[in-house]
Amino acid sequence: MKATLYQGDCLEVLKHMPDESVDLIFTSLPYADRRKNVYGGVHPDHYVEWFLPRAREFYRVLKEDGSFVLNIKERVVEGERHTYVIELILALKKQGWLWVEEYIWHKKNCYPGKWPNRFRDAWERLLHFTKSKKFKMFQEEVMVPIGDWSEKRLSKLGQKDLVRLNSASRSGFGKRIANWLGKELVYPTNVLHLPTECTLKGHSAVFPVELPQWFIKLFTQSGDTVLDPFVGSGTTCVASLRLGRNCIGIDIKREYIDLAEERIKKEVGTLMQVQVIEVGREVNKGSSKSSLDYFAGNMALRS
Amino acid sequence: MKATLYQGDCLEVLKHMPDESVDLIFTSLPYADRRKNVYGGVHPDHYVEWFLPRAREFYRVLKEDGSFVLNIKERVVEGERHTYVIELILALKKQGWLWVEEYIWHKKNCYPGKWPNRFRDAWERLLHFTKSKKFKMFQEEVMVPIGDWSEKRLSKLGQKDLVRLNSASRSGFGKRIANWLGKELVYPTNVLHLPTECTLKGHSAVFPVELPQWFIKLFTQSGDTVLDPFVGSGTTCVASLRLGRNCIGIDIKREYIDLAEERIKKEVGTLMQVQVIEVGREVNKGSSKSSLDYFAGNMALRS
DNA sequence: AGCTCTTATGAATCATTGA
DNA sequence: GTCAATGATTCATAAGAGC
Repeated sequence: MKATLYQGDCLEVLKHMPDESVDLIFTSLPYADRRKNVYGGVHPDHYVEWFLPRAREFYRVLKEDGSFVLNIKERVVEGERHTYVIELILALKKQGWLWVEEYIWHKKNCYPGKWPNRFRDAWERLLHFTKSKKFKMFQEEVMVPIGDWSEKRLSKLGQKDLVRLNSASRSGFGKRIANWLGKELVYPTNVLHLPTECTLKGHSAVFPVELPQWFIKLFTQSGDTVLDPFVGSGTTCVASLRLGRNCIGIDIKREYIDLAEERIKKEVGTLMQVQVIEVGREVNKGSSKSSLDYFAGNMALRS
Repeated sequence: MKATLYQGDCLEVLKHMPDESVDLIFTSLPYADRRKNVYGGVHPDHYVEWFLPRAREFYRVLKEDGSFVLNIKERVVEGERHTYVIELILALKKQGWLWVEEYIWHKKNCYPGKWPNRFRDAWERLLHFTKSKKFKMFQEEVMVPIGDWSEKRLSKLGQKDLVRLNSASRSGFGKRIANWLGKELVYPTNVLHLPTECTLKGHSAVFPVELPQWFIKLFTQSGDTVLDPFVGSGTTCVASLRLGRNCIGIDIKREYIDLAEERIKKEVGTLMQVQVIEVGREVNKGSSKSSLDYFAGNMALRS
């Protein structure tokens, strides 16, 4: 198993990666923002044009039977849901992607708040794109244990029981796992119930590790390669390594690469290797020199 | 309270309804289908153009502070999710609608099934459109018991109590539970957990009465008027009447109007009145005569 | 170990204020 | 005016402390 981290804009970094070398791309897009100086701050109105050239690289490096899973949710802009996400779906289809499915991540502990015109937003999209109608999918790997007892309750009971069910099905370490032993396995649905990550000590991950874990189990096998082009704090890499998949993480921010490296090292212990390849900071600042030169010139193995 | 049913294409029927006379439009769109003999069978590729002129009438009859809630889910066509729903959102925005929010209906007991490339579809969209940024919303009406309390309480109750508690809550979306709790209520999120309705025969796309009920409580007051232009078996009307709202139901199929009428009469008993206004069947078959003539000529009070 | 209680926090929005 | 920053609002969860 190998984890490789690149610091740089994935648009540039990916150009040095061979065709059809990745089995799954899982990522959460940088947040669209109206302010320009924020990290990943791309104005919603320009989001699609910003993303498309990167998606083209994703398409190139993804294997023919691979999957691209995009975690995204549109912001509210001036009282309305912005349309950049659904415009993105249409644009990606024009680029050749197949929009196979839209999974829902139900965020059990969503951000609180009260507004006169809407409730708390408790869900995000997980858009599933592929290059081909025949893609790899290992449905048995994410089956959920369920028995007569729970089946009856599922159809009748409310939110609290859904919570309990899914905490049991998360990574197999739910408190009530004893209840599921010996029960029959059933396939899940396209709705995932997971809490958001709220760690006390910094290191705020955007999504819980169970989220990429679920899709990695579903769309890859042991030894496959997972790519996260906006790797952030490295949650996708952690999930990959736990499941015995190689992973490649890219992020434009040096501090995130450092953070991801730290988390990965803590995760894998001594058995696996972690490589960090740095790309000169000039690339990020939009130097006049071609980024290719910087990539070649400033690559350095750190660990 | 008054319930009025019209038989005819809502495009024609609505032309005889005054401007800004409706507080809420709640409907579940006829299923897009490639087969033409199915009810509401509009080909996905022509769905938007079919819907837009009707949506224009919706806009006209809706009050300035009213809401339009559309229950819809795109079909799978040739292995992909079709894009007609997201294209519809963009088209409605061009028509002047504000896309305020997208609620999710999580179908707890969705239909079983297995496909090689996807799981069971357990969710549908509830698209919320308005004419103005300042629309009516009565958030207190749909508050739910606080989670922590409920969790603790439920764990202390026995199995039988759980079932009884829940079946009692189905008629009022947790309101009865709320009464038992007495105090601590919180605002819900934009994810609704409801089972699908399995009892009704002969109607393909059925939603539970709790679904329109929730939005009727949220966006209207007692005495307001609710419109369902594709009323089907009349679930929206039943919900409206239970909550003391007037309702107008339209459907192109005579058998559905009959079914809705039957359900409504059973629901309201003797206190309220039900009117069924028939529009000549020729309208539905695309007669060369103008539908206006038929409407005027064939209107008949049935009960 | 278990169990209860307390507390920090999270890819949020809207209204208001200030430049 | 337009744009940016600040304050008010709000709740499920996990970690940590105490017993």
